[in-house]
Amino acid sequence: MERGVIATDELAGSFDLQSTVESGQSYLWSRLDGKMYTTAAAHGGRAWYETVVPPLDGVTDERAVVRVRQVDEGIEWKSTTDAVDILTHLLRLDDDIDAIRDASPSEPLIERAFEQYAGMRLVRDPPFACLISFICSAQMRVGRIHGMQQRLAAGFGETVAFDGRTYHAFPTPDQLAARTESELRERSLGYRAPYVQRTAEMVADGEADPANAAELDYEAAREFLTQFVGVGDKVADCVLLFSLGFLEAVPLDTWIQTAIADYYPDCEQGGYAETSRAIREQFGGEYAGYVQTYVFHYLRNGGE
DNA sequence: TATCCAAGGTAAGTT
DNA sequence: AACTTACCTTGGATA
Repeated sequence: MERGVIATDELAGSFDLQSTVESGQSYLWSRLDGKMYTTAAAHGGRAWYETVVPPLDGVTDERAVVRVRQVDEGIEWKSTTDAVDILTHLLRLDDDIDAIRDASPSEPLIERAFEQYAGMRLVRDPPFACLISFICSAQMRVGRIHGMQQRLAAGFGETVAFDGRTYHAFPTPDQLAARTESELRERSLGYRAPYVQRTAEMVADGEADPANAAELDYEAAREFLTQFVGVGDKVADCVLLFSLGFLEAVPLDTWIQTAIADYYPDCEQGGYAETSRAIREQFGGEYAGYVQTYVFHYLRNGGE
């Protein structure tokens, strides 16, 4: 086992681990105390979280188990390998969130959201797992979306040993494509089961790779992702924002639709693409997705 | 205890 | 192209 600490003062801006991994951006992390989405982390936010990381271009060549918690000195980690680059990648520790906050519009709603959840960062999930997670998110609560991903991993993913326990990686496209619709329904995916199976098949067969969207311009990338089954504009925007680094993407989910109706009625333009452009402009353009994530989290937790 | 409802939407079928 | 409707599942609210 390797271990280490990423010192807080090495980061550009602050960091809030719980807000980052429990804000509905990623469904690939788990809390060791099993209380994901249910309570404030024990001991003032010092709960351990863990995930199994697939091979990532330029970051890691093999699967790794990573465990992290936030302590006063910074981000403490334990892993099967050196996890500094992995964590920097997955949790976007290289983002200068003070600069992003400064560049965002000075409006009461936005400022309150940044204030309330200071230190929350966007995530950078592995593309395939992110795509499947958000196909599963349709009409679903966060706790159950998370449960679906857990069951997919437990049932169909490779095992990895770490710290005396057996972990399961998120299934590869081949592994998911090989399952039947009913096997996926048994994991409580409901009507999303055939979407997941067919999308996995598309990736496994080499018909399309979600990671390739990264090379396109924003709106073309969104259009590209909608070729996958079960992926409309909203899910596509989530993958662009939470995996592929399109920080300008603003997923128009129910919470943001409500925010538009209540705070930015002029942005209501009818179609998804038009409304999306308007709210993206309203949220400052380049980092509009960061603003969206803060506002989403703020509103979902009862803020007005 | 039974019933109802909504949850970070999408695909397929109609105008 | 814009508008409707069906779709799995289940925890929590309501009767």
